[in-house]
Amino acid sequence: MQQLEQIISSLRDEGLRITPQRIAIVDYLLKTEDHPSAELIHKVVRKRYPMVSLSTVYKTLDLLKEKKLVNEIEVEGEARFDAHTDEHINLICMKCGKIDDIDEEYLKEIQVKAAKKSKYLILKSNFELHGYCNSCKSKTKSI
Amino acid sequence: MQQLEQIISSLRDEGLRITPQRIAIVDYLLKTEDHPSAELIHKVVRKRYPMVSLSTVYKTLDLLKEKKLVNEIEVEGEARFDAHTDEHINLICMKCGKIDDIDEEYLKEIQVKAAKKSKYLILKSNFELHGYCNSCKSKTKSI
DNA sequence: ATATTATTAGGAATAATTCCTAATTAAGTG
DNA sequence: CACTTAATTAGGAATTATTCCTAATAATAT
Repeated sequence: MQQLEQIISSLRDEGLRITPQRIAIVDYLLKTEDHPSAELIHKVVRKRYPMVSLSTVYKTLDLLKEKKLVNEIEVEGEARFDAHTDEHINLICMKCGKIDDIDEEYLKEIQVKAAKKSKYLILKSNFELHGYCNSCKSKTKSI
Repeated sequence: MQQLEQIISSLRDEGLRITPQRIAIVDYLLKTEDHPSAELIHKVVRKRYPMVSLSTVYKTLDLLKEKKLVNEIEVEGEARFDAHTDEHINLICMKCGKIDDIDEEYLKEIQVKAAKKSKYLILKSNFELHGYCNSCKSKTKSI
């Protein structure tokens, strides 16, 4: 897990400017367990910095993705973001839309094996399992 | 790998109508190694059935997804489709956009383990590795 | 303090997908 | 085979997440 200060100084080291908008976005992503959409990030960040625009949120997310400081997955035509960037499994609830992370050490090995076999140069991985979370699953049963 | 006849009769058994549009779309998906987008499917199918509309392609794909006869993955804001529906890894080239499949037997085990740990009911999985394919990789090097 | 230049706000433009409806047609029935 | 009816389709309009554009703003170096 990254710290806000680390990320900020790594951005500064690359000659990028540290703006309140960027700080607020990174701060929120580090603190939340959610995998928020751009719009949700915008809504949340706006509470403290009302002038932040949605286009700035998108631009900042692009920047953070490029620097590998956040991870993006697409769920039902919408991008969802996460500061948890090491290999893991994303569990996606098809009912309530929540996303949980699970670590699985064998993923790295699978990736290396697939890279060798396919001769691809792998730059990013994304392991998704879609279904119903524990709470939505039981709600269904009781109907 | 499914056969066209199997799929058609399974659709018919559910009371669905067998139309030339549906046959053409399923037939193409079964024959191709590509992971075509809806638009590409439309273009290809149109050559033989010029009257097929894009909205019918989308509707048919929805139907086939629901019946678990095709798999969908989203790449750069665009859905890509594949008749290869058992667990596998999708290798996605970030340069040319091609997608290769690789089998990996341990995926099933990982999925079961994650389901147990998370208490999710898993309905669908999607394992993606993004990077450069062998050919795009070497092109980059030579620049 | 000032100059420079990256960044931002805000809205317009884009593009994949979904939605809508009248026309068509697959398939069951006598 | 002709007829019925309800599913399916074509075509285009509507939707929506994201990208693009540009003048205004503000972070940073000097």
